[in-house]
Parts: sequence; structure tokens; C-alpha cells
Amino acid sequence: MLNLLETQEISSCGRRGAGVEEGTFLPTCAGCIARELKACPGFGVSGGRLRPLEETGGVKSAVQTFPARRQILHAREFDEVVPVICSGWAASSTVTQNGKRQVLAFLLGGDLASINYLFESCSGRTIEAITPVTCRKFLRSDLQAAALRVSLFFSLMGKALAAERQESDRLNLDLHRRPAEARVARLLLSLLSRLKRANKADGDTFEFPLRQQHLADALGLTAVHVCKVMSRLRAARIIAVARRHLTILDRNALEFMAER
Amino acid sequence: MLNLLETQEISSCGRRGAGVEEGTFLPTCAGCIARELKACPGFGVSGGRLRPLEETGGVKSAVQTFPARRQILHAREFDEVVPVICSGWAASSTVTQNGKRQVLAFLLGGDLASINYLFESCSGRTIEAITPVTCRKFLRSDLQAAALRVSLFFSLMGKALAAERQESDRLNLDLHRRPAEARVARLLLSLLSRLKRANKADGDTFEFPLRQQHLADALGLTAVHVCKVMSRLRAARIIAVARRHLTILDRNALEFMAER
DNA sequence: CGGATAGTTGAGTTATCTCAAATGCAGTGG
DNA sequence: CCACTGCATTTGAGATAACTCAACTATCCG
Repeated sequence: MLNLLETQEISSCGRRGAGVEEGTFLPTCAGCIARELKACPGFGVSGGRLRPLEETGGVKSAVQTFPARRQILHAREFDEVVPVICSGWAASSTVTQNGKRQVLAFLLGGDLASINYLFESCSGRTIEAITPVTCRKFLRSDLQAAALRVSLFFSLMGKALAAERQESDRLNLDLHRRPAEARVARLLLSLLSRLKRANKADGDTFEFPLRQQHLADALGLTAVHVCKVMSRLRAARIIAVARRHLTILDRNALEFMAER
Repeated sequence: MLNLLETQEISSCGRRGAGVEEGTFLPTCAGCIARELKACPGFGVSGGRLRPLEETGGVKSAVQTFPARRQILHAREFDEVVPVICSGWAASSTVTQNGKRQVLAFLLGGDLASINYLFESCSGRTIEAITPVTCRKFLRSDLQAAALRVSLFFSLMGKALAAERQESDRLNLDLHRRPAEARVARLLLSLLSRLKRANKADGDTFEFPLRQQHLADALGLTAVHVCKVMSRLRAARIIAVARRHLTILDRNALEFMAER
């Protein structure tokens, strides 16, 4: 049995203080569905420890941390748990018999891996940490109950579903209908805009922890080919990569490339 | 304003009779979500006309018919209407700026184009009739209300969402990760199994109204290449096509082909 | 420093595309 | 019944984007 009630130390976030207080949130919590459903207790601490859940008004759950490369959802949890990424980068992917992998989405702070998890598990998908990840897991039944209490239930669900469907349609369109350069360009632009929204971009520069294999798996290419495309982009001074950070030098060129 | 209350003559289905009676359903209604939500009044007729909706216990809506190639959902309806295919073949697709089209799903009788429509419109997607189609359109708000009255709401939603997500993941995996033959094979097998479930297949033979362009748009190929693949399949006596009907002659071969 | 992982580069192969012309087929009007 | 029109399908030739394989280099981390 999972111990979702367990509270854990967290060092980097949440201010110290005494007594019961409002939960504090990471910047990335802003658009998080768990927060909008009023289900997330946040990172409020009292005396350096997470406050007991009864006091937060949230749904029972605990923050967990995962090192890079670690699987975030284990087989036995699949049935009952809804995972939400609080910070770090993760990837949600499927695999074929022949061992080919398709990354369906890169997950950033505040992302629910898929709204489907609220209804039932996304069997066949696995979620893996790319960087170290902090993540909160809710019991599905609890989150469903919380969801139904929120008056905007249908509109919240609608927004979440629509956003996800749109992403998935976009992916379907991109794969095999656009040349490799366009796919790469689109992915980079989409990452930039998501990170900007979460205040995690410094101008046109952002953290970029993805391996070329990740890109390849997301874009339906081989790592070798991704390398060649990225090299061309660098040679053309459209992007620059240094110390796991990526800068978009010529956004117009990249946007032009993204079409067709 | 849409006149969803309008009742229309239907000739092919529904038994004639007097007075109020149970709505009759097409064979394809069996797994239809509108029926499971107890929202569909069915095809019951009284005196040759569809019964008034107040008597059916269903949600207001009317059966509409569309000739082949006609768009099923019009721009102004997008906001408020949930379409369900009752009979015939339709396609749900998106288009890029460059005019390329991706068919996301072929819709058969009993199919809701996407469960997303229950929450909000799938902007960017269009639904078109391939064969003549009969289709029922529900007001979103009515269907939402009906949904919440059903105790199995979450599990029904879950099933529908999961099925759709799985289809979409499969599509994502197939595009650009499998060779053309495998994609064609997978599509044919998937159609056969869906049609079998709806009792619309005669052994391994089924109606096959799709143009090669439809296949191409669904599989991320060109029509020319689809033609070549289909020719090879016919030459190898794996399938046979005649008068808009397709027979799978060697299912093992096709299933083998579908993997990799 | 050594070992592992990730990225780069080049040569040769192949699946799929583009273009273009020929054929077939169904419906229409004379 | 025929010629005519508009699609859909077929076929071939050549072009190309992306792949595979394999060796080499750079980077990271203990």
C-alpha cells in the first residue's frame, strides 16, 4: 500500500514559520490543475515540516523527488494515482514491440501528465524524470471528489482536455508531414513559450536538459539526424547551445522554418 | 439559432406503430456513449414520424442526414453542439497552412467524434461525411446535464477518454515509426475489428468506401504511395477489393505485416 | 585518470515523395 | 447508346529526406 499521507522535508521551497498558514506555491504552480481544483495543499510549512494535510484543506498527497532517468510512476501505482509534476523536466512516452519509443509530451512544473489520469490510468504510457523532478501524487478517487466540488468542473476539464488534444493533434500533424527542421523548430518554439509562461525563460534563453535522443524520440527522427539538424541550426546562427542552456538567436528564422 | 427540436422523417430504421413505445436502436447504437448516458431518444417512431422528444426521455436532438463529402459540423455550431454518428462513415481531420491534411479518426456508427466535444468544441478539427451519414447532434449543455445524472459518469468518461487516447497514441506511434505497409495493415485490421464489433462485417469482408486519398491522409503517406502498397497487397493475395468492398484473404500475413 | 554517456561526422542505402502521363470508372446530357 | 466530363487509380522515372552503420571526439563524473 502506498503511503500517500507521509509528509516529507522540503528544503528549497516554502517559507519557514510557526502555526497554520496558507500554503505557498512554486511559480510553476500558477496554472496547475491540482491547484485550480483546490486539491493541492501547496508547499506551506510549519516549523520546517510540511503541515499536516488536515490543516491545508487539500487532498492527501505528498511531494516526492526523483533523480534524473528514474521512472516516476511504477506499475503498481498505475491504477490509483494521479501524478503532477511540481518542478523539473519529465517525459511521457510509449514504446512499440520493436523497442522504438515515442515521446508524447515533455512535462514541466505544473503539468499533469495527462488529464486522462483523472479518469483512469494511461496504460502503456510511462513517465520518466529527465532532470531531477519533484512531483506530487494524488489518489485518483480523492481528486475526482475534489473535482466534483468545484463549480467550474466542466470548464476546467474542458480547458485541460482541449489543450491536451490540441497538443496531440499538433504532434500527429507534425510527424511525417513536416521536414525534420520544421519539427525541431516547432518543438523549440513550443518549449520557449511554455517556459516563458512559467517565468522560466531568460529572454530567449532557457534551460535545455534534453538529450538528442529525447528530441529524436519526440520528433520521430533518429538521434543522428537530430544532431545534423541542430548542427545546421547552430551553423546558421539561429540557435546557440552552451552548458545545457539553449538560446534562440534568430527567432524569425526559426519561426519561418517551423512552417513547412 | 439551431432548431434541434425539429423532428425528421427517417425511412430505413425504426418500426412503425402507434402510441408511445420504446425507442428502437440501430445495431451500431450498441456501444454509443449517447445511449449509455441515457441521453439518446433512439429511433422510435410513432405513425411514421419520430416521436416527440418529451415522450422518449432522451435529450433534445434530431437525426440529420448528410450526403457524401459534406461537412457535418458547421462553424457556427462548433460552440454548442456534440455530434454523434448514427450510421455511415465520416472522417475527423485537421489541416496545416500548407494544405496538408491529417485524418485523426474514421468515424463509424455509434461513434462520438471525440469525447472532447462533451466538454468543449474541438476547434481546428473538421468532420466530413465519407459516405452518406446519419448523425445526431446534442446540445452540449443538455448532454453534460444528462452525464452528471448517470452514476457511472467517471467510469464512462474514463473508458471513452482512454479509448480515444489509446487511438491517438497509436496513431502517433505509427506515423513515422512504421513503414507504409505496416501502417496500412494496421488500419485495415483496426477497421475490421471495429466493424466486426458493430456486426457490420461479413466474415473478413467489409464495406470499404475510403478513397486512397483518405488512407493517405490518415497514414501520413501520399495517395500514390498508398496505391503502390495496396497493389502489392493485392498482388500477394493478402487482400482483395471489389465494388467498394474489401476482403482480408490472409489475415496472418496482414497481422505479421502490421508489426514493423 | 578512466569509464560511461552523449554528440559529431562521413559514406552508402532506402523508403517515400514528386511529377507526369495513362487508364479506368461513374454519372450526365444528348 | 454514345460522347463527355470529372474523379480515382495506376504506373514509371527520377529526386531526396531520412536512415543505418561505424568510427571518432567531447563531456561529464567519480
